[in-house]
Amino acid sequence: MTDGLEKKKRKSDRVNLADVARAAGVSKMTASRVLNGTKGFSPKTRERVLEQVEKLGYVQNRLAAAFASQGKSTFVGVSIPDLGNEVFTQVLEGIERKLNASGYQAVLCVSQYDGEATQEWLETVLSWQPAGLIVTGRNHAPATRKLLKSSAVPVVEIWDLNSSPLDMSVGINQYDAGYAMGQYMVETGHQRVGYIGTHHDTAHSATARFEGWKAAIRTGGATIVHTHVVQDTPGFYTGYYATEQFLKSCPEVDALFYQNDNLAAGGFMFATSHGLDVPNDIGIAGWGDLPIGAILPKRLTSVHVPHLRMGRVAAEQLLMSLSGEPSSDTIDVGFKLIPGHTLGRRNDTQV
Amino acid sequence: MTDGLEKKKRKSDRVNLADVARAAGVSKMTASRVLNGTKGFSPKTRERVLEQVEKLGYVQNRLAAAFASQGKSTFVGVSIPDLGNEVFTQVLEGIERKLNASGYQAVLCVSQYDGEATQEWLETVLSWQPAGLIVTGRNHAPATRKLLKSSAVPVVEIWDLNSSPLDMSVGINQYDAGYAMGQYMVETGHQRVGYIGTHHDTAHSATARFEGWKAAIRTGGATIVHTHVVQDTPGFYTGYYATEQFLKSCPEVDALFYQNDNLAAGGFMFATSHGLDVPNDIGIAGWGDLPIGAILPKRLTSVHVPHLRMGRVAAEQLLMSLSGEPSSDTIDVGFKLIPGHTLGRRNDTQV
DNA sequence: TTGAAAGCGTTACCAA
DNA sequence: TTGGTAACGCTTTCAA
Repeated sequence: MTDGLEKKKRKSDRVNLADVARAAGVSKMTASRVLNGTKGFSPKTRERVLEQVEKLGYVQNRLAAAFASQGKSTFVGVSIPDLGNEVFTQVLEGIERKLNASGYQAVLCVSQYDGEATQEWLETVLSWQPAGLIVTGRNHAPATRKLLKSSAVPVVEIWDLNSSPLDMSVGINQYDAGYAMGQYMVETGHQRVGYIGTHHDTAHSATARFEGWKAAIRTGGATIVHTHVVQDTPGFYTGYYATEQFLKSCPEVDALFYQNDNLAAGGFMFATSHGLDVPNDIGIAGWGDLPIGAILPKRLTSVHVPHLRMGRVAAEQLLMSLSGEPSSDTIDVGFKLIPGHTLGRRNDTQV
Repeated sequence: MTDGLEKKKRKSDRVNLADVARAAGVSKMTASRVLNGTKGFSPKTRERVLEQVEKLGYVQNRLAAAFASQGKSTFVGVSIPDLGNEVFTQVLEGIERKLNASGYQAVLCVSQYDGEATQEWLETVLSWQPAGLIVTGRNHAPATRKLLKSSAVPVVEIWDLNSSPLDMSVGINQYDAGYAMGQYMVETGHQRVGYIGTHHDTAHSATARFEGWKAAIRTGGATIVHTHVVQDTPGFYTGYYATEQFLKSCPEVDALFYQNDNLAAGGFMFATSHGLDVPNDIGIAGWGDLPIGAILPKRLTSVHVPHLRMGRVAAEQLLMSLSGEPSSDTIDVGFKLIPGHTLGRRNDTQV
């Protein structure tokens, strides 16, 4: 019984597999099999090994285990743009729940829309041999795209559905969803509409949605009187003051479409606190069906996007891919227009 | 030049250090030194190596590196209770920014207040040799406490300041903060006050705050007419319907203290949409100085807690501890009462 | 400044 | 059902 079990001076004084094996009078391999539940040991052997594990307080070194088995870690890199934006925290929650329930851990990157920071994070995470990656958006910097493509791990792109994804894509068709809202605004008789969003929005993930909306407005024969994009976070107060600015320069607008419900709520509060009636004086439409919509005096017109589900499905697809099950390239989780009461039917067309 | 660089069939087809070294015509060690910035190579050598790294698209296997050097990973386990609660996402954002900027990565656990799930996550994360841990709260399950104590890595407990922390603690004195709000409610003449929160609240991290508030109310001679704790998330609509329920059973209440601003905003919207004047008919006080406070018709009475800063400081303390710098055991990031306009001064005491 | 050899703790592989 | 041996990709160590 050599097996390299002879006692040597070790640098680490942590109990290792060899210690356990020696104490149990078996080889390292046998001990390893017992610990991993792999077949190939007698009940008596098993008992002896486990006894020593308990006695010596052995804890597996997964760094070594993963390394030896050419394996991956149980880490999944998850990149989202912003934690201050409810839609992304909802997606993240969906992802995290599923991963944790399956023994995987989310390694977070909050990109703040900074491509360079994302790239750095990605390089580091990849160097730790993650089990997979979930990234927000489909527009990656060239270097990032290259890295994602050449990585040997499954990658799920979320948010805007990518019909030809790097690997897998889970999301909704943002263009169609934007189009649906644009169409609804035209159908309800609005002629002079406007858009309020933040710079992150138009520059990134919501571009397609915005384009879809514009196309619908144009097709419907209405006019986009102004597009107001501010350099700020897409939160309540931003919607408040952006609406003030918008109405100052374009008081003729009859309906506003906001990047999300929180901005829209800010707009709603500005309008009502300044003597405007919603929707008779001005229509307001949001996006995302966020919690705030439930407590406004009138149900907010919006588009429901199943963010939590999007995250969960993304994680599920990743896990399926890891376990070798066939997984779809793209999954559309769908959206649903919520008519609400902040975008009234107008018959008073501009004669 | 053997150095084990002879081409062999490898299981993995990933480019490794030996490939780079061979291509650059140097030994693995020289390549390793260049990549790690360790002294001991000529500029020319450095250039040749880096050229090949670029050309071959080499990505270091840090699993192997950490393993070989008996080292730790760059992962920091971060545990928070809930992503649907803005206060925690703000803290998380502070943590994440600081960690990422310093080359560390946050490994997320959203505990949902589930001690068992947290324990499992902790065991897994620890087996991956993390650089450190940041956990929310100071009340841990016995097994968790034991694991945290026996782990060889630095641990920061955040949220409620722990005067005798496991290792380090960053937060505010929740009792004092709750007391301050209670005192303010009494000072402004309220006599029949109530509390609205969620079960997570009173059972966990906010217990001390709640206790402090109660003590101040009692000391001030006012009456707590009712404490309404619902089984729901601390969001807008929860505040809305919980207020409805509260007022139905206790219409005599003259001021309500909510677990957070989002609940308070829901309460505000319920009250105003049902003919009540805030603060003359009923006073409303929230917690956290959350974004919603900025767009309500009246500035919400609240307590500002520097959540983002709390997260940043927690990460900073951890990093300092890692680099061997002396770091404080406990850091109080402080709070500030925001008087606002939803809790008016009352002189109409109950005759 | 450079390189060869010896591990690090575990699992894969094959032989008994 | 077992065990020995050879990796895994890197760093440490020591020699040149």
